[in-house]
Amino acid sequence: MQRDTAQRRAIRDVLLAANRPMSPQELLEDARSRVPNMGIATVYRTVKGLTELGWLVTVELPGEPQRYEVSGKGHHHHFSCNACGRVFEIHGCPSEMDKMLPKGFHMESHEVILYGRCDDCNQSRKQRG
Amino acid sequence: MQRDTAQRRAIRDVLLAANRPMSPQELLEDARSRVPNMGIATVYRTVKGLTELGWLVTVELPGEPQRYEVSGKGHHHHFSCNACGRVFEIHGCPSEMDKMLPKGFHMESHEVILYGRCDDCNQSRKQRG
DNA sequence: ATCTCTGCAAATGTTTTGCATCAGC
DNA sequence: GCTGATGCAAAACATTTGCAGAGAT
Repeated sequence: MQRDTAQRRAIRDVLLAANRPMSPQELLEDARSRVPNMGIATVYRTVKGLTELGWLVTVELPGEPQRYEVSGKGHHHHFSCNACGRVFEIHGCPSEMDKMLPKGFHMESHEVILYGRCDDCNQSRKQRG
Repeated sequence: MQRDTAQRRAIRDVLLAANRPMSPQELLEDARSRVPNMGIATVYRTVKGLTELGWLVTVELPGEPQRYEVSGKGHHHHFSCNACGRVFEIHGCPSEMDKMLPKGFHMESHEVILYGRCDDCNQSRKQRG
């Protein structure tokens, strides 16, 4: 990750503009509006490199491809829209999770994912009636 | 899923004995002690069939292969051991998750996954000192 | 005996890698 | 011009499917 290429700039710009975790496929589609011939391999190589640099962190949701988001946002969780498939950041954290632990188990971290409909998808449902 | 074959019996028995969600690979390894030549395709076909019958439900954890567990256990979540990689059922549910929702978002379901060390792995750490 | 189920191997879909060429420095 | 980065295509890996033969009924 030494050179500042058009492809890398495109991927960084797309991620900063979207402000939500994106999959390699989503990234490729958006980045191609800036660098039309970009290959998927470049996306994978770039997000891997940016993750090793600490500029990105991976976001893994059950049963879905790995996503990437800009790092440095502190502890947070995600909301996955059942209608449009996009994933959003959410803040806050449920408490009392340690009460769920079986005896002898020790918790080191946790993951919370909420599913439902995002604001955009709720709006368009209302508009349609 | 009409015939009662040795392969299907093996897979059902392994799942009932383990009492935790298992991946196709785990299932194959355990089931081969009963049916040595079992193929991985049979495992995939069987868990798919048992899921359609409602006898199994899928358990998907971020970044990990799909697991299967015996159904009918009611609402619960999972604990993934960072040491041995096994996944366990946990009961109870954090509250106040709706407070994490951004404006306009509507929650339909949720997923909670705790990570840490299971009882077995904590015990063996203690024994070693 | 019939027809489903199985094991193998080939196909699929996703991510990774090899390599000749391109382009940032 | 040197050498890292890219695009393409092939490889790797997990899961699914096609098919001939095995086995449950």
